[in-house]
Amino acid sequence: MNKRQQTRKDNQQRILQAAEEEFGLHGFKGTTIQNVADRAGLPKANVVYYFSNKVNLYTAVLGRITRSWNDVFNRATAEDDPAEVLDHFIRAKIEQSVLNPRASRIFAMEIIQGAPHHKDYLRQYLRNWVRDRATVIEQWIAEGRMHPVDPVQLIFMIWATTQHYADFETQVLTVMNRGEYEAQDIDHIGDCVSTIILRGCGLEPPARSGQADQAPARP
Amino acid sequence: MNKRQQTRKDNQQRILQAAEEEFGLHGFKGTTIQNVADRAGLPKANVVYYFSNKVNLYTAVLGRITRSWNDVFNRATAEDDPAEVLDHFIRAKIEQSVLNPRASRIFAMEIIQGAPHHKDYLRQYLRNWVRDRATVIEQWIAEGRMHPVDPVQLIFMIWATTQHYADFETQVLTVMNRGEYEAQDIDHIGDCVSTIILRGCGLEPPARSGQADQAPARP
DNA sequence: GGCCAATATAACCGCATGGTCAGACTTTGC
DNA sequence: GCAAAGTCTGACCATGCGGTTATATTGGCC
Repeated sequence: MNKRQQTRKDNQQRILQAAEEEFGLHGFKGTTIQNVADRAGLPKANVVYYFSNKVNLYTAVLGRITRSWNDVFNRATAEDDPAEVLDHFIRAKIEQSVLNPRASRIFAMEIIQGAPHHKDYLRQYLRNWVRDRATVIEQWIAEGRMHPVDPVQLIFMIWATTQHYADFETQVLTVMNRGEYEAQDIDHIGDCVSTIILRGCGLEPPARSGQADQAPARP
Repeated sequence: MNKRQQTRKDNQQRILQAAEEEFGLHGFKGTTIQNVADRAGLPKANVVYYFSNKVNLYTAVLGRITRSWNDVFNRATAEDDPAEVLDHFIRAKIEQSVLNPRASRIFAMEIIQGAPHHKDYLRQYLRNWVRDRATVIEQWIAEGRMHPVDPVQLIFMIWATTQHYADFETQVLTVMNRGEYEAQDIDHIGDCVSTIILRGCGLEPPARSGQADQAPARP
């Protein structure tokens, strides 16, 4: 590869990374190009050189985030076992939330504000994604493999509960009087959420190594 | 009452109302004192006269919001029926979310940012509230009236799912291809969420007038 | 009525911000 | 080697912001 193309790619990547951190920390309005530039170790004008303006940089960050989501549930078909699929989906999303809450928070702030820069994603991509996934769930229900529930609300519920641990991290940790999440938390939270939702859908939670229905994780 | 005291109270109230709307629309950083003043129909300097500065105004709004929350679950004791209590709590929160999403959104943005202006509320009030409510749930479990679940995570789950309809209103409506919530949505969503969570806790949902397990609300 | 405190508001200030620009420097293709 | 294209950056600008101040107006109270 060209040296030009190389540094171009490198710098853009560094800027995007820095921007994601800043936007995640301070939101769109609260983030300044200068902050991003400082974090990326570049002069401000250079950031503008690559991304023209703030909105453009922001939408680039937003796009990078949403492009890599919901993968887990994507491959599931009506032939798969609903309990397995949902359990796996829930746990994957919780792991994402705990390990990289920043991405979830940026997205959350965008939606709370009314998705001023990302409406197309909702209208075009996400709506169809939900409908598509809903048909799979409907098939499971039609075959009597799970209780009848509104599939769309079920998806909302899974999103809400799992992303809560990222978006409301401060509240969760403060209420639990913890400094930060630990590895075991991923399992414990996954157990709790998965158990309730699956049971709520009339599904038996798949067998797991440790059982953790009741005990809250206390280090 | 004094005419002075009266106008004072009136103006403060008008400013708070306007501020809540602006903060709900644009967040803390995105809201300007000028916007608030315009919406309240007062000159900017007058807003500053009453609230000294922007942070002060913001925390006043925040305080007004949180002070009026979680009432429903407050009065429940271990003697009550868990299914009734949880069902009622879930439905009340969903109704709040649908009817006044703004308050929820302001609070959500504050927490997502790490609660920079409202940490005390989390540490002092909310943590104890959760612990207190958790003991009630634990008693229900000890008496075998519901499945063993981590009470704290259950509370998080109820918060997350119910507030989702306020905070992510845009996403929910867009995915469902609706313009705005309608009265019947409150019931339908309430049915779905309550059913799954209660069943997930091993509880039988209390009898309701209409049954709406499956059918998605389509106008 | 007359004095004082409370209320109201226009004009102003300093500062940070998004974005521009001219020009220096570097790489590429020939 | 050299010109063209691409990259980099300090200096600059206009704007909008939070907050102050000086001054005018109003209402309470004797």
